[in-house]
Amino acid sequence: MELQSTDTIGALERLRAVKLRPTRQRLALAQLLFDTGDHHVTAETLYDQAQAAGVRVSLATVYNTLHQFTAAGLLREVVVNSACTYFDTNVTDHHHFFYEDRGTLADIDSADIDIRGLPEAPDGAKISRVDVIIRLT
Amino acid sequence: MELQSTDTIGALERLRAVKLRPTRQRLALAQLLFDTGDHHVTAETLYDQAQAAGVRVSLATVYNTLHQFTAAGLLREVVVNSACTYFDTNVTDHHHFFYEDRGTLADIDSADIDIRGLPEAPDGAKISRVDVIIRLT
DNA sequence: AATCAAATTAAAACGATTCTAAACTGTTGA
DNA sequence: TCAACAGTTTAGAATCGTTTTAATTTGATT
Repeated sequence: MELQSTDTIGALERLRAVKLRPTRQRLALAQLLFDTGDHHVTAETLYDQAQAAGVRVSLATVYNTLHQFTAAGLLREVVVNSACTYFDTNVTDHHHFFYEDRGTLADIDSADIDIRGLPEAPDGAKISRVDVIIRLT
Repeated sequence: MELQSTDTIGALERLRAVKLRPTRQRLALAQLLFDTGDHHVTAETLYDQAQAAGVRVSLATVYNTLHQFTAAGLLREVVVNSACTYFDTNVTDHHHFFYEDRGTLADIDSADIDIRGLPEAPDGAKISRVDVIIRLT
């Protein structure tokens, strides 16, 4: 058994764990993000979900919260086009399909892609992440 | 010997080959892009290079031209962040290092990365491209 | 309950990019 | 050669996702 599982902790515990004050807005957004299985959102889609769920929150707060959650390691940013920023509730090591026409993402487990002969980071640089994006049409 | 090598053709021939009218602006931008070895530009950096070279061209035309060249297969778009769009004069199959702090790119030859077990495209989808981005800090 | 830092917000600002519509320029055919 | 026209360029306005501002509200602490 692990010391602590993150699978079942609620929004409140999650916010406490990363030392973010559990405000009404953060709690509601955390529930929308983490109580529904892994998925991908943009600021706009999460804002719309919140509206639909009757949560009173501004778009600015959605942006703030997404960035705070990302900085805290609860979310991961996925860059697939310059039109908008995607956030992924799956923060494990994995890759992505990107459906270019629909603008949606699907996860690819890291174990399902075998990358060999990854070049060394040049000079003093350090690899912060390897992103594989398979673009689909 | 090949029927036609693209290594040494000039800007004029290049534009003719893709049926773009060889205007003063397109010729100048094509020279800046293709007469200097493979490299990466943004609309802003190319515009600045043009200014520095004494070429009179507007930023709007730089944007138009970059997109026309991309549609014609002379350039390839590289998505690494949402801040701005990069264009690559190397249109062969390859991948990228991205120096996050400097905002610069470096090519990685396709042969230098060995990807195995690439997942099939789901349902009716078709893979249009596989992008590997190694982020460096 | 009073206090105060932290959080939220509407609205303005921002920056990259795209659009508009007027002026200009290659190309074509007489 | 040059008139004519479609294609191109351009300044400036518009757009859109995102960030900032500054005032208000809220959560935690006493």
